[in-house]
Amino acid sequence: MQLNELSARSGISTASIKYYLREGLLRPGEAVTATRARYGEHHLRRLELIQALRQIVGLGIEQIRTILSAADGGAPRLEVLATVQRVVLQLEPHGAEAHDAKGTSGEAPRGEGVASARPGDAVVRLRDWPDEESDARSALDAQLAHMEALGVPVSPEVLDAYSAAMDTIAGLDLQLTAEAADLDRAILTAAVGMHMHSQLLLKLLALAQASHAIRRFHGGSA
Amino acid sequence: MQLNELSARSGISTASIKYYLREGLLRPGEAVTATRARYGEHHLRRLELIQALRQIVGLGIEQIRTILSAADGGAPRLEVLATVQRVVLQLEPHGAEAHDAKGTSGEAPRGEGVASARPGDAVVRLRDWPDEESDARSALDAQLAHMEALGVPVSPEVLDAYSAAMDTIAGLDLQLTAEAADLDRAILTAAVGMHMHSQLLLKLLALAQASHAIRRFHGGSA
DNA sequence: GGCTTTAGGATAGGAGCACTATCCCATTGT
DNA sequence: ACAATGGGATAGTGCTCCTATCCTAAAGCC
Repeated sequence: MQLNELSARSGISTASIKYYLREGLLRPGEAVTATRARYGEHHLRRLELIQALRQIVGLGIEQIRTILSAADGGAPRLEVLATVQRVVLQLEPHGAEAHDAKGTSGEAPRGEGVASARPGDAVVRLRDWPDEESDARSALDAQLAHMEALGVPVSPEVLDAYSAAMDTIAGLDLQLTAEAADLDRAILTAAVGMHMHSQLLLKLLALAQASHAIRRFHGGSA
Repeated sequence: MQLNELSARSGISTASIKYYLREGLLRPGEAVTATRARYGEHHLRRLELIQALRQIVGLGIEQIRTILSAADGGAPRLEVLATVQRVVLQLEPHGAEAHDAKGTSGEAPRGEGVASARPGDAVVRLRDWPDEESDARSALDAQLAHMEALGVPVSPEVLDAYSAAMDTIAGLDLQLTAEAADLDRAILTAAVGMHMHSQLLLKLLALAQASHAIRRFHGGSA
């Protein structure tokens, strides 16, 4: 199919498709002649992926490009998925953290490269997760420290419950992404899945809060 | 203190403060004379709240206004916190959902106002939460249906684990927000807490996924 | 062979958002 | 009295994600 049809089938204007092309999110079609290019099903899937990443997960073009470059660069599946993690967790190396605000207090009670007494240690041991350094690991430590600093501490029990749930889900996710027919679909599953789970949590939290409030003041507002 | 000092102490430019004033996020100072107004500590706290809502939670001005109007409108604390929930969950009545994308399949296997067999029923019963209609409740049902439709289903066990954790946290939150000295701080705790928990989950999920991947392929990339 | 259609590159325009900068004037304090 | 200041009004900026217009050259079609 060519540009026009791709646009019609995807529901995305040719202008936007050209834009994605320019931005390197979508690979150029196979140039049949100098003025005609042919696109395939994978272009369609790619567009769906871009759309989902933008609209559902809320990523920016730059971030999407980071993921898709890895995917198109021939990186192994696991590495691409690691990139997805990094982006969704907003800890892209070159992106850096921009929002430090005025914090609440100093930095945090953890040293620099201190290997002992990291906030996440307990979970890792409890779940018997490999205790090796990773982006996710340091992100976890940072998050726990951050929450501590903001006055929203996390109890070991809660951390336990969270991590148990995550352990289960991670297994399923691995299976889902392994089953995914192509890399694009694996990315979609991974990114959308992560986002959806955190949204789900938010909704459950809200419901739990409402329930507690009702119980405590029985009859209050939702 | 007056504008200048408020700006200096909060680290926010007078221009921005004037902007917030105009947008109705910050209440006008007490007009000492026709050209001089006095601001108090609560203005400072309000600015911190606005800042946190913008930078940490990522809300827009409009959304912040929704919350703060409720707070300034003299609504009872619980109602204001319910508003916070609504906004953070992105289910502001008038905001509506804008992203339906092209979905994945039809709509969802749930009827319209069907009172039976809602996806969230199991959790509610399990946790013994009051089974009354609420924004959070319908948000949960919608989220579960949405995830189902997107091919990211949630198993009962996972839902169980999540809800158990949320039940615990909600209790703590209620306590924290009840303890909060003023409404602004309660809002901050509530909004930041919700956000932080969902971020924490994301990080734990990432770590769990990485761990599973490592275990399965032992020695792969993070 | 000529004429309309089309791809795709270049470039500019536009909408939304969160500010930011400028202007202005009345008051204020010295 | 006169420079300084607060605060209202208004316009502009920077960023992002598109969208619209123009253009050229090749293609297809008769």
